[in-house]
Amino acid sequence: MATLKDVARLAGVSVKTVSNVVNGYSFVKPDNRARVEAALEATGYRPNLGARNLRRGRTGFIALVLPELSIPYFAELTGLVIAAAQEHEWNVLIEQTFGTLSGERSAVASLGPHLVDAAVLSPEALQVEDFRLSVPAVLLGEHAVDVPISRVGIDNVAAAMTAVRHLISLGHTRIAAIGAHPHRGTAALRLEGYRAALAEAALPFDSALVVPALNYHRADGAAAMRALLDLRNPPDAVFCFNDLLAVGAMRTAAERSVRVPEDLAVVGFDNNDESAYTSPSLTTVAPDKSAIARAAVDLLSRRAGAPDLRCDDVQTPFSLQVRESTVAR
Amino acid sequence: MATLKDVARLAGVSVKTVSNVVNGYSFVKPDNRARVEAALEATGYRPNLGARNLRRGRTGFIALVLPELSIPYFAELTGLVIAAAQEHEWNVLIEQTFGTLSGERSAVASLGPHLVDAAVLSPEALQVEDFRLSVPAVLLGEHAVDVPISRVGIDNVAAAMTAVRHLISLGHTRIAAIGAHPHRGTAALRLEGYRAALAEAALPFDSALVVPALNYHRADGAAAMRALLDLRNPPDAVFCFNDLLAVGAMRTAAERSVRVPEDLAVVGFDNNDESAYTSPSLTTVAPDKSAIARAAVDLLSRRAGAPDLRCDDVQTPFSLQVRESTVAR
DNA sequence: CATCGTTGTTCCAACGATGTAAAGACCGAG
DNA sequence: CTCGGTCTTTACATCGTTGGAACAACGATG
Repeated sequence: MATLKDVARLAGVSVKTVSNVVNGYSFVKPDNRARVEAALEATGYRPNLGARNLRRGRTGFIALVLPELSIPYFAELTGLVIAAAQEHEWNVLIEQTFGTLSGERSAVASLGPHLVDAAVLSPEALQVEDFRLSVPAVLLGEHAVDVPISRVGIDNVAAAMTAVRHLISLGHTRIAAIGAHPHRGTAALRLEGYRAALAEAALPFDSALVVPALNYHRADGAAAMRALLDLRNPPDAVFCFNDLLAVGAMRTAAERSVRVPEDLAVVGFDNNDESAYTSPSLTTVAPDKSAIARAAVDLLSRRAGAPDLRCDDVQTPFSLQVRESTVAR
Repeated sequence: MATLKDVARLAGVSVKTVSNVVNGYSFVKPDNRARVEAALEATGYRPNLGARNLRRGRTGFIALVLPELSIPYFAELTGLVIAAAQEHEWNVLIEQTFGTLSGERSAVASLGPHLVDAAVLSPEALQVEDFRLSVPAVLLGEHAVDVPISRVGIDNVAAAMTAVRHLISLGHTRIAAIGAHPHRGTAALRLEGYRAALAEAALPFDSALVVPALNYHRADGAAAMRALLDLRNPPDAVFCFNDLLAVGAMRTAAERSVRVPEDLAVVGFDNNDESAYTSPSLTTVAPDKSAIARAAVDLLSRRAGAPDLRCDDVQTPFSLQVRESTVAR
């Protein structure tokens, strides 16, 4: 692999002059510049990023801490974050935590200025005291914990209200919720939106219709739906806190010969790619993932320059994607 | 951020002694070791990976070049590759090519020893002449192009035969295939397996039943299925070259009120997580993704030590996951 | 012609870690 | 008490790059 020294020798100039050409700095005589550029071309020079970053005091990486890549929402988001990071000359380092407290702790602990310039975090279990970060960070999604870190995400209460209002407007009255969770901040907010929409329509709140889910996988949605269908008085609609839960719920409905949407309306959350292709296709809250990814990376980029900027709280847009899983009674 | 120098000053020893302790090298007197360890603890020292790798002449990264993270197969695989890489103290750098030739070319071109120690490639369009790699690499999946690079993957011909034999054993005779592709190596192999299984059972090969798919997304499967159902003599079964195509095909079947599996049996390929939760759930070829990820990374790790090892061709196991989308006629 | 500012180039040190070689400490044997 | 050998520690150079100081060349100015 060619280094600056090799290029310099070939071009007959000093190493620094080559460096200047590469970085577009200062003044270089046209003929020297030409010779250097020819030499660069000839050797196929590529800067050694490790060395450059060592010298410059940056690493060229941002971390993306998330539960699991096999969850479609995070996979889709990761692709967008990588694309957004590229525009800031950042590479993305992915850390999977599998949603466990210990996984998140060790991921956050490994984050340091020697490894990454900044971090995008999507924690689920972290407590306030765990947020001792030594690099600028952004949290994705809203959280119960109140820490002085910037956030990017949609308004979960409003989004949940939109979803439940949609069900109410279609004439549903016994609306269940799947996805309550003791530690997850977004779960609390979505539940809040659910209750607010019910209250607004003067519908009773029935705690039997709120089913917890420890993980947000398809299997958890299926199990939760089984519990709901076993009720003496089952729901006529269900609001799932993510699309995977909804897919699981629809699967259970199909197994039990409960027709969706005629007997049971289903709304999800996230708008995964797969949700447009289920049968019936899934009505869901669609956050603008691309906006989230871009906002997060842009924020870090601004923050990396000015260390002690104020804490931002960026609200990204969302919409309700109405599909076949919901119809009027 | 603390450096070796800081730790050394605090412990009252030389920088090198601290380095020796950190790396577990040679002989260090117990009391010195204790003092250094106390100092390490006190300062919260973390090695600067950039500097270490600069000195050691490695980068600490491997590249994973793939079409797109929003494709479940690659998302799931990526999670497993990251986990496998961690065991070799490697971080994973993800490059998305979106399946385009230009994307793949630029991804491969950016690979150099200054950036990564090795690369895992999952190309779709690359030509023989593009494989001028300057780092050890492994190809995922089999390919039409014949290049001296190690491969890891399942036996695509055998896997496709297994899938089609399954359909034949259930009594299907007009079996379609979705996913033919001019450049994709695996497509050619799966098609070969499809033809071989037909031939074996003395079933006629009907080119009208082989539908190409330019991308392997759900939408392409849906479009292909529409074409098949528009045939004068539509198929009674369809073998899709990946699960996304199968999901799209099942969606079209549902729209056209074609019952799966009664009117149409469907088999997919990849065993995505979502395929267990479709209605009906999808019978599919299940490659051992975890074995693929581990084999690929292990191979690179061996190769990184001994540069000119012979070219391996690791065949990983697969199985047929029989679910609801296929039943006997 | 000495001086000056501008422009272009080179030299040197440094980023943080590690390999090498050499120096220092220590032991028992002669 | 010296010698030879093992164990332990240190100084120094080095990886590839860039910032800054120093320096050289130049035409313009007084």
